[in-house]
Amino acid sequence: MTVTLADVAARAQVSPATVSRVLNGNYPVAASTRERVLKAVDELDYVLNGPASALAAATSDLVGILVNDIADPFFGIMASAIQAEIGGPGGRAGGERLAVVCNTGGSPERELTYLTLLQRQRAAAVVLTGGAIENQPHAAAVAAKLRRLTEAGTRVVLCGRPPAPDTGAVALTFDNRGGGQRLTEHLIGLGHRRLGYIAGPEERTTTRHRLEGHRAALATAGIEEDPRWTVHGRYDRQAGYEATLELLRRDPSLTAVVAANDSVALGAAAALRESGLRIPEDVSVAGFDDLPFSVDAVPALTTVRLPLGEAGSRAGRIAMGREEPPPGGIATVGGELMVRGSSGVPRA
Amino acid sequence: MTVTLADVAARAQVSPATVSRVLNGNYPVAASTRERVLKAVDELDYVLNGPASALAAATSDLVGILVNDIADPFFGIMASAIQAEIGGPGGRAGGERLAVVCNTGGSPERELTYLTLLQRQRAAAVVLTGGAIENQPHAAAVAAKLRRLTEAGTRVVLCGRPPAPDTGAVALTFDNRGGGQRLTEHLIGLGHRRLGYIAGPEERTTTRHRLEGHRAALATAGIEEDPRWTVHGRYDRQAGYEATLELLRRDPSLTAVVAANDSVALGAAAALRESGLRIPEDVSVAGFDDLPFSVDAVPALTTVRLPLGEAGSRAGRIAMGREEPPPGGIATVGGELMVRGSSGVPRA
DNA sequence: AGCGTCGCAGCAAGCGCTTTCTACTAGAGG
DNA sequence: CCTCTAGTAGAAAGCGCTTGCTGCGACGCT
Repeated sequence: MTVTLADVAARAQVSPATVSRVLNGNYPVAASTRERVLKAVDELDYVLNGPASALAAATSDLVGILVNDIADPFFGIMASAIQAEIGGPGGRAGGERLAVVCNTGGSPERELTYLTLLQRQRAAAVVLTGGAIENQPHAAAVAAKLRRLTEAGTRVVLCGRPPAPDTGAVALTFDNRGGGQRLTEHLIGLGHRRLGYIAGPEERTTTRHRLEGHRAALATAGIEEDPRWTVHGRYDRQAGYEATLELLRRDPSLTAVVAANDSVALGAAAALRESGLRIPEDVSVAGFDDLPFSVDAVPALTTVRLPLGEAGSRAGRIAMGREEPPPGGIATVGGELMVRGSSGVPRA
Repeated sequence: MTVTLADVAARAQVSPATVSRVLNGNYPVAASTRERVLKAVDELDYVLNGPASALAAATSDLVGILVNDIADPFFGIMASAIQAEIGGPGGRAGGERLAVVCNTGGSPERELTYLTLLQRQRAAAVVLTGGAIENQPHAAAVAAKLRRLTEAGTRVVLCGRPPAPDTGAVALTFDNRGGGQRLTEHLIGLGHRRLGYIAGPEERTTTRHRLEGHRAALATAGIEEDPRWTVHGRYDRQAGYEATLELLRRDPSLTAVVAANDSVALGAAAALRESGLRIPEDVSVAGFDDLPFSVDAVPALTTVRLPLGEAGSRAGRIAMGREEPPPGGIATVGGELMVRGSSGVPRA
């Protein structure tokens, strides 16, 4: 039915071993023989059986990329950069690897299951992107899995995620805390004293770190935070919209709203606008990440730019063993404050 | 070194065959035996060897999703919906499939290579999203690949892509032509007579169909199109920005700019704004797709909503064999005109 | 009591490929 | 002229799993 190596061998009048060697190109084969084999491959439309070769060679060319939400450009941009480095097709010649992105949807179980699936496929490398979940049993389970993976020779890289000690995983962590702090400092510098904060889901490290940065800035400035000023929600536009209405209800005197990320900020801006408030004259708005659309918001969004693409590329290279991991296996990637039109001096 | 089925069998005092059957659950095994096996699996931390079982069973649980640009929410939303249906982990119980998304970056070669890679992995199904490339040799090569895949039992679904006749692939096609036509009809209805059009890359079917719809509307209204009114570019914000400046240079009297998609429209809006033109008082702007951020543009974007999520879900179900393919293997999915603030009556 | 059945477990034959080891052919060197 | 050594090709042993078929008690039926 399907064409196998043996068929090609028969047609080229060589042994299966030789065909395999021509295809893998890691053993000397006379040029004339090679030609003959390649011709047969072509004529028969032969396609290597992946599982079979993975089994025999005890390695596979799969590289997994885990993302929390594939519909969110934050992850899309990183995944794109990672994949570009992995090669996949189109990367550098030779080792054609199948870079696949797996969407966990933010669910701990799916994250774990995907890791098992990748382990099952004997993936060559795995890159986990985005914040981790701070749930003790789950975190431990993930750590155990990662350890098992690295022990089995799978390279594991965390991109934009906190380090996982003793797992052998390399971490490229975003400085969410520092970025959050600088952002709020900027707002405080403009004169704001009553700042609402729309945080992400409680259990994510990203949420916590950004919020900690925000609070550190408040503390440094001697501003006492009102618990009513913080609302948690998902990392999307809708959540930002609702949270902002809630903040306004709780304290209409707020002069600034800091959002967990740009999508949330967009929702916040919409809510403010509909409430008849001008940005930034009445209320300043700030986001985080600096996604491509943020500069197109009106007014353009003040935010913290995270080098998503660069971090992804680096993570990809490390996963492929083409770049040395940072010393200690941990590197922190900083964010850059982007001051734009959505933040201004508060009304007197 | 690594734990194998045989190790588990030894520990559970049964034959490897029995372990396999417990794990696959498709053959009667006495409850007590099953328990014993499961216990052994757990104690040894056994993980099935994917390649080996794929080889032996001659099937795999991989499902490939091809996208043009993973960083673009247009594809992210579809991929997310598809993946949710595929199951992957977290889907309905049972057949845990590894849904993987492959980013072609719009490159024909990568598209082909990914298809080969998936073929090599003996993927259970493949879903191709987004417009196809209208390049004769390439299109033929893709068609041949698809035919080969369907013949090998891989289910192939095209989502938001034109049908591929005689390949056995099921197609869920977006009505780009009709949507484009209704959109332009709307603008003409408002009184516009000089409309700029920012098209996508020339060689994509999506580009051509949307443009055809636009032209059909013009023709119906008896408006003769000026060749200067059309500019081609990529499907991103930057392209929209640049194309708009070019359009303005060519004909400053345009009263509307129709963009190939929402991202392009955002760039267009930015360019208009920077050129001192008000939207929609001076120039109306329209997009296509209705991505989540479009409603947050200021003014909100008039566009054509494509049911990305619904189409993706359906494609996913068909790929999994959980829904009947449409009669003839072809279905057209319509778009809905969303009239919002960015389009208005032209200045007198 | 004898026989057909049924339920469950094991045997063993691969699945299609990689890779070690062996074999052979030429030149090169002595 | 013979031995050595490159350089190439082949034979064959698996890689770890699935599955058709066989085997064997236990049960129910006549």
